[in-house]
Amino acid sequence: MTGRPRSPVVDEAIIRSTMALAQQFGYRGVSMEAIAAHSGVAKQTIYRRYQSIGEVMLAVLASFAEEQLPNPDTGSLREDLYLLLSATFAAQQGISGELNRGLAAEAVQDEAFARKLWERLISNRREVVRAMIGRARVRGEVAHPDDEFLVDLVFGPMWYRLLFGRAVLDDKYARQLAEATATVAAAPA
Amino acid sequence: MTGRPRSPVVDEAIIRSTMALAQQFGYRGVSMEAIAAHSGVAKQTIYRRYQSIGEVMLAVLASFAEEQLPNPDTGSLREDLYLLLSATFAAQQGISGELNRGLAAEAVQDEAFARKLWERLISNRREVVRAMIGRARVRGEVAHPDDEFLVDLVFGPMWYRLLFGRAVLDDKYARQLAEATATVAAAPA
Amino acid sequence: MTGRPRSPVVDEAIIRSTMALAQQFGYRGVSMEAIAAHSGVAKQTIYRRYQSIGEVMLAVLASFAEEQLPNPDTGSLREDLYLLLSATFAAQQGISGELNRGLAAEAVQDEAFARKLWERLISNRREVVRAMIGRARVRGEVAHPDDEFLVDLVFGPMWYRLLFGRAVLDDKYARQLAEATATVAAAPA
Amino acid sequence: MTGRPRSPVVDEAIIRSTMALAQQFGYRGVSMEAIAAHSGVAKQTIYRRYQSIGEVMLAVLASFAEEQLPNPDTGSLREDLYLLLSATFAAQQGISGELNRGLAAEAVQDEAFARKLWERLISNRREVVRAMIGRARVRGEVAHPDDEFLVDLVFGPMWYRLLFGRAVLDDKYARQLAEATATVAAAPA
DNA sequence: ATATAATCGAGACGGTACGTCCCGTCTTGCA
DNA sequence: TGCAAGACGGGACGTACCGTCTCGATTATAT
Repeated sequence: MTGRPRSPVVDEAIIRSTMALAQQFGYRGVSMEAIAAHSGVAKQTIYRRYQSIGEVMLAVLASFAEEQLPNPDTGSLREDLYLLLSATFAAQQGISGELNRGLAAEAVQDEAFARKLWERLISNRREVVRAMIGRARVRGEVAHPDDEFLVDLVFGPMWYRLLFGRAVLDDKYARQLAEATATVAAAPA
Repeated sequence: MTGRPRSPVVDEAIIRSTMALAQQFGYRGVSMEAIAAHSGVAKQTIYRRYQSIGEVMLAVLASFAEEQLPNPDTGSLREDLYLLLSATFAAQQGISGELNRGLAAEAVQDEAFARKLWERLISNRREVVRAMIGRARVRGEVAHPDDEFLVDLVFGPMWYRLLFGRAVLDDKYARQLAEATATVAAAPA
Repeated sequence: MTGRPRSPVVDEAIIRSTMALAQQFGYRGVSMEAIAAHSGVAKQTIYRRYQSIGEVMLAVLASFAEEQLPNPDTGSLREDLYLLLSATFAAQQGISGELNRGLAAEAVQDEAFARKLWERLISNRREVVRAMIGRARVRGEVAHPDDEFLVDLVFGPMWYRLLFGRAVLDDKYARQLAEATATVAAAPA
Repeated sequence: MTGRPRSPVVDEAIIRSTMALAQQFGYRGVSMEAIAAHSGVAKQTIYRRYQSIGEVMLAVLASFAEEQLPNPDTGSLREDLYLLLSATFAAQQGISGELNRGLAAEAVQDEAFARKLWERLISNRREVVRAMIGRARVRGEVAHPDDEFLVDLVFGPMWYRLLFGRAVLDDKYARQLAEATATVAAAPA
């Protein structure tokens, strides 16, 4: 009834190869075929776990220490947001950024995958911000009634820049964005 | 050296077919092969005009009344932004939104195309907002020193939502965003 | 050393499923995978008994009443051959024919299997004819010196027709073939 | 309206590679994938001309000087048949035999292909024999009423032996078969 | 009764080939 | 030179079977 269990060795091989390929050849160089060839894992075996390269990349991102999202509580929304954004932006450098862009591409093409991405990655990040805002609201720092909107304000510009690869996600930008969001939060609707 | 001139009939056929395909099958159904088959135009002929499907989609968007971007000047930044965003969001419904998502996917995977997209579409939109802010600054409504950041604030959330197809781009959202941006603009750095 | 004995229930399940699949989907529908799925028997379990689908098909044919080969002795080679061929042809209708064609395909592609097929199926059939000829020779009906050749004459045309599915193997053909073989047998080299 | 014509260079490359592969690795070593890899021709390009490896092999056989079937007219059916069979058997040695076996395998699996094979290869060979018998009938050498049956008698044993790879197709066998067929032809039904 | 040992179902696994899709380039003949 | 038609090499897709493997659960005999 049980059958042979899936090998964790294989799991890891897939993840490692995907990372290596993304690093070497960028998101475009990551295909099922390439992962299979690079990892020595049969295509079928990959498809048994993931339905698309996007899902593989999700797994890769998830393997990054479970997204070591900081959740600072400094007593200031501005400061909390800055610390989160600063760390988040830093994580977007290198492969992680490459993978994030890949995920965006996948999401835009596939409704079902978009939902999965949202649930497994985006919503976690949003939850952290939502919590920050909640704490700030208790402290009386927040007058704006719509938390979801504020969260959009925090992450929207990041994806915008990630999308067009136009401008950097640096520390200064993190500070500006934290500042702006805190300002909007403080202002009454 | 001169030879036969390019047929405008062909130009139009390509645009029309691309629109039709995007509408029927989503932007995934838009491939060079599909456009050629649907329009009766030879692939070569399409390649003679455009380097990628992304460029075709750009052309289609451009053909929409030359991006009927409103550039209101109501004397209030909040109001100007609202009118612009409201119109922009409305335009994202239907094919136009589909095409925009296609462009995002293309850009995210192709640095060179991302630049092209920026120059031909994004920067125009940004210029409009920049002008609004400039006028508002003259009126004394703007204290924030960084125009580019403010523009990011205007468009970032839109692409964020477009990207994940999660939430709608409705009138309420336009108002919230205009409001928030005006608030940030008014606040000193 | 002894362990659990092989289950005859499983044996039968394999045979039944193979027959069912051959009947429904033709012999192309008979694969190890399909037999396993249809019968609920594990692939490994099938491989424990048979080395190839060909062998399974052989087993199925063997299970048909141990090849109810008639071995008539009417005192006339012509009549003996006719009765044998008539029965043999009749057996080629339905699944049995399908399986025979499958065996042919397998044999043609696999030297080793061809030998096995020969030993377990073909040589038996030939032996029967060889015996008929022997008896006829005693009676003085046979002048032709080469028994093997005569046997080829009996079975060659059958496989030829089976192979190309072109013409039927009916009673008239059995009579013609018996007649012809008897004639050749009677004639001196 | 015309499009680029199919390249005869490609045609030849496919044929040559198929022959080479059949020679080196036998019929089993001939796959679409292998032909494509060996010839440097894209799979799609092969599929554009042929629907299966079987059809490729038919083309290969056809390329062998259009089956240089001898059609001797010696004034004796026995002699005519012997000369034809002798040449035919000789042609079955080497690749040609390998390909013939491959064709048989394909035919047995695919009704449609079986018809194609019959029309393009088998029926030609039969026609030659039919003509011989016709001439012999005029000369009064033939009493047997069924030409088709006689033709089966000529080719059946050859395929039988080809099928099981059991016995050789040598000159002696050609003589025996010619002899036997002539005998049957001469005998009245 | 309790090892010992093979069987069995389930299903993972590396592999090979399948047939299809689209890419971007090319070669025709006609306009 | 433009253009429709369509061939071409290339690369990836997702699927089907192959034959082997590892599980846990049985089911016998041999202690």
